[in-house]
Amino acid sequence: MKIYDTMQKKVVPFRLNKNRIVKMYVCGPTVYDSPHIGHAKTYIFFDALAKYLRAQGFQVFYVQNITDLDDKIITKAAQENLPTEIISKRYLMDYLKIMKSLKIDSVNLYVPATMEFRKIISQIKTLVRKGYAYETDDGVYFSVSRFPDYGKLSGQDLNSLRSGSRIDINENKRDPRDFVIWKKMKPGEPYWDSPWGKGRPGWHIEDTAITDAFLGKTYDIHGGGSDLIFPHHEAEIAIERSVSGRKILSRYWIHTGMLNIEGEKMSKSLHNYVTIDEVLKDFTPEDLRYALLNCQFNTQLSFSGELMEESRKNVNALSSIYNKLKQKAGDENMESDYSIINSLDSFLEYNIDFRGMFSKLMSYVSEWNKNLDAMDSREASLSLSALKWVNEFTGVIREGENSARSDDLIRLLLSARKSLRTAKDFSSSDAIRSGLRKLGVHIEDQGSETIWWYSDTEGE
RNA sequence: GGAUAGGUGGCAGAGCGGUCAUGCGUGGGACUGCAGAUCCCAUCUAAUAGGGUUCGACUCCCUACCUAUCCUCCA
Repeated sequence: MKIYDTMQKKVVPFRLNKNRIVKMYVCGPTVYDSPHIGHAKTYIFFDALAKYLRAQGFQVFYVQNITDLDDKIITKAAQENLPTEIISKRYLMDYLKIMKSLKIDSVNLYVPATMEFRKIISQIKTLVRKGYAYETDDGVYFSVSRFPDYGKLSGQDLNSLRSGSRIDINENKRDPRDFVIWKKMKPGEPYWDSPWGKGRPGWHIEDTAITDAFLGKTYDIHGGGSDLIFPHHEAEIAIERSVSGRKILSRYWIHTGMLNIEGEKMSKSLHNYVTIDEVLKDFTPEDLRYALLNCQFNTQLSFSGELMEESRKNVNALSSIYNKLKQKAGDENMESDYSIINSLDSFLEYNIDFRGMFSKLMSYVSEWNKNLDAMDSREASLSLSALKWVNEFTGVIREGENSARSDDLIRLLLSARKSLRTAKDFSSSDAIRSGLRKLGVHIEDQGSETIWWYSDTEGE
């Protein structure tokens, strides 16, 4: 497998240790507001990546942080006149609920930054002791000049950063490039006690404390949106390598391209965002997963209504053939068709190209539709195995299965409907169809057979 | 100004130095009680501009122009 590594700025072979354990870390959200579909793009990709690696036989330990103390949370809390913990807890619950609704369930551990508070303090202490950080009137700063590799990940030149006029002039900093790792409390702000008085940690050191605690001083994959490359990931490298004394923090740096809308990055500050909840009112999680995976992960993707409509069609086509094949396969023992799976996998082997894989998959779907009538149960089962393989990590197929009891009820209704259709009582049979559709059950007549699946959204 | 990606048919978006991407859209047909889905045919004779290399370039090289992201909190 090969993958684009931001540090080396090219597609490189993905090599891992012999025991096939992958330690993976992805920067999670700051919990001060509901996530939008730009966030979804990143988290769905890493969900699919973790599941794909697991399907390939790797043991993936996937950790994500939650930034639950931060200026934005403080601002929000002040606006609502509530304690910061109430705000962060509310949006943490919101975030977890939404992740679940998007079928993102590959993360082994979500770690709120406040949980690793002791580690944060001990890291700052170490940095100060080793001379990498210094205390001022308003906080503790990391001294960038002490870390020559600063700028390597983002391709920034240290000197051009120094003269950068866009960096805030802060009298307390010895060097404008230095970044804060401990902020001393201002009146009215939440605080923790520390050797440097009351205050709170800076953003960058929250992550290094968590990775150090759960993944060690060197791990395999560090991921996040491309907007985190500078300064966040750059700062993480500077902090952790200064603490550990090692040459490498993460073996691979994987960054997802931004989601654009009308030619610009979707973001809170530009007020051009669409929340995940809003999209899920009109589309299924599968539709959104397909839409956001159907691109090169490290390039930008434009969001639009057409994109969602196109995805819905493709998800429908996949779900339709999936359920048709399933019906045809019956109880046939599942063997895997490796010729198909390998041809699909070849797209993932080179830079996890889900889009390329989908385009190949759609060609197979067309083939299967053509040959469906002539297929026997074994052939159907083989084709089905490829779809199951894809769905294992992409999660883009709507399956016609839920609890056994409701499945049985639906089958009962469909057999009644079949009798009505045979008797040409179409008004009654159509009433059953539209009634089921309102309950989120999609049905299609295939000659004398009827296939069905749960569509999640209510019928129009 | 610097860094990183790009500029392909109505849209999204691949690969490849000379042969169908794929999907959506559009037009027509088949099938169907109707929906839906599916299949067939067609549509689009695509490549930011200007040079160069070549028997031949969308694909390689150079130049110009343009777009987005980052250089400030941000997935």
